Amino acid sequence: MTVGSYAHIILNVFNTEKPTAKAEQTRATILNAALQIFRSRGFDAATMREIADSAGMALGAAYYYFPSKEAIVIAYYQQVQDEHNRIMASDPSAAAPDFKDRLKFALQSKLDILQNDRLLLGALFRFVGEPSHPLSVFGSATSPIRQQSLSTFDRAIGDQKLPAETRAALPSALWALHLAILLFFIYDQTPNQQRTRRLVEGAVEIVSRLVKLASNPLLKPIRGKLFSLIRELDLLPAQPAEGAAQ
Amino acid sequence: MTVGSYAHIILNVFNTEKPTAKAEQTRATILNAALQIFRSRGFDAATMREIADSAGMALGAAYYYFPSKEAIVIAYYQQVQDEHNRIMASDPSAAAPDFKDRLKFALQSKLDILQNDRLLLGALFRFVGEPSHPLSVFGSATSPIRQQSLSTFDRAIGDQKLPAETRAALPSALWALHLAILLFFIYDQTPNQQRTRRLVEGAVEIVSRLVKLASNPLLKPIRGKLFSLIRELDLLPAQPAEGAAQ
DNA sequence: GTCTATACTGAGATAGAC
DNA sequence: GTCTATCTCAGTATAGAC
Repeated sequence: MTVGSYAHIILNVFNTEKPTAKAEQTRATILNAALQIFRSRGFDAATMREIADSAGMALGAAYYYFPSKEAIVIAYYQQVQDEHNRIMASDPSAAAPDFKDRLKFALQSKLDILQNDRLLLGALFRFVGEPSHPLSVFGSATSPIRQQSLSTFDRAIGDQKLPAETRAALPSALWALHLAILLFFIYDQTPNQQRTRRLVEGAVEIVSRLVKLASNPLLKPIRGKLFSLIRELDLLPAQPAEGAAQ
Repeated sequence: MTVGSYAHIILNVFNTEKPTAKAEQTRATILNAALQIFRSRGFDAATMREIADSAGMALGAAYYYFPSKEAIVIAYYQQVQDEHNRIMASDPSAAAPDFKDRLKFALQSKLDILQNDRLLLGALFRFVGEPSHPLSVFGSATSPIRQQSLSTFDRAIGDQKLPAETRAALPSALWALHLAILLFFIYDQTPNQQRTRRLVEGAVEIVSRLVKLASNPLLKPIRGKLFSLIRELDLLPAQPAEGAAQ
């Protein structure tokens, strides 16, 4: 794909026409066929021709619904995020008084969903270094998924008593943390990715302790500096950022 | 490129034959021709044929020296790292008593080098989600550059008085921080990337304060947890990790 | 070991007919 | 919405010159 050829992707993404039921069905067929091939032979080895064949249609049809192979992975990740929202909505630990438990559940359940699709996740990061690409994790096409994820973390924090500034900054910070954990997850070769599971335990512990320390006077100078930094990064909801620094 | 076809890249990377002067020259010619095209029309729009043409040789010659277009960017980044090492070796602030100043200089000088090639950096992150790809920032082919960068940060820390554990963990932590800053840099649209410059100021301030607080008893429980986490991540030099979690 | 010349394959993506 | 035909380009292959 050449630079500057993103117009069709953007058009597709912002196309707000209500799709027909049949179109939805076709789209789902292609997505499912693609996932089956991705899972059996990996993302790179899968070709759009195979995917179209396996879905019982011509190559052009596949491209009518998905502007690129990576776009299929984004659609998959949207499903994952929907699933995560469903799980979090019925979270048995949601009633748990401890923020730590809720955060741990949020992170672990996300890993559970992705456990068998770690290799697919790699494609998600393919455009992370390209600000103008819609499919960047910070890009326009992934914005709805990002927002969904942010509010999921926001709900996990709940009405935990926190200084207002900390409370405001936390969802974005947790979203960034969760991205880093996903990257680690991809690289984790230990059986069942136990190391990533331990990473989650440790990270949750540290986050929870840091948050509790947040109001300690000793940390006041650092806290002030940190929040002015976070404000600078545009990570606060007040100014929703499209990219990390757009 | 299909999965599992990395053998030639690995062979190329680990080829320790001393190249002739002529070969070095040819390699440099191709690299320079490529950089000129990358800079004028961007990475994606550049084709290997153009690069070879512009370097005044056949396509095969370009592929003889660089297994892929991305490999050329890695070679460029190796140059950048060499340049950074040179600058750091003659760092006027090296004699500065304050670790904070040395760290700031290290980060700002890296940005200076890359100031006009931000878009090129995107290609560096293209394989970040693919553990088995040699050209991943955590991959085998980029390992020498990683090591160079680590020791550059190590020297910037110098003989700053620090708890042994903190001292051991710091270079890797700074390397990770510097990667994050580069990513932010790529997305930064402010004039002269002023926002990234401020980010560096803020980050250096926080790192320096945290490091000073490291021995404070209040933070003892967090510190212990943090270091066991870092050990878990294999980020300590004792067990040099190829990937983030290999 | 360093390169030229040329042909070929595979696959992502597009155009335009229907 | 869907299909067929086509384009482009990364990458490979091969044979040979020096």
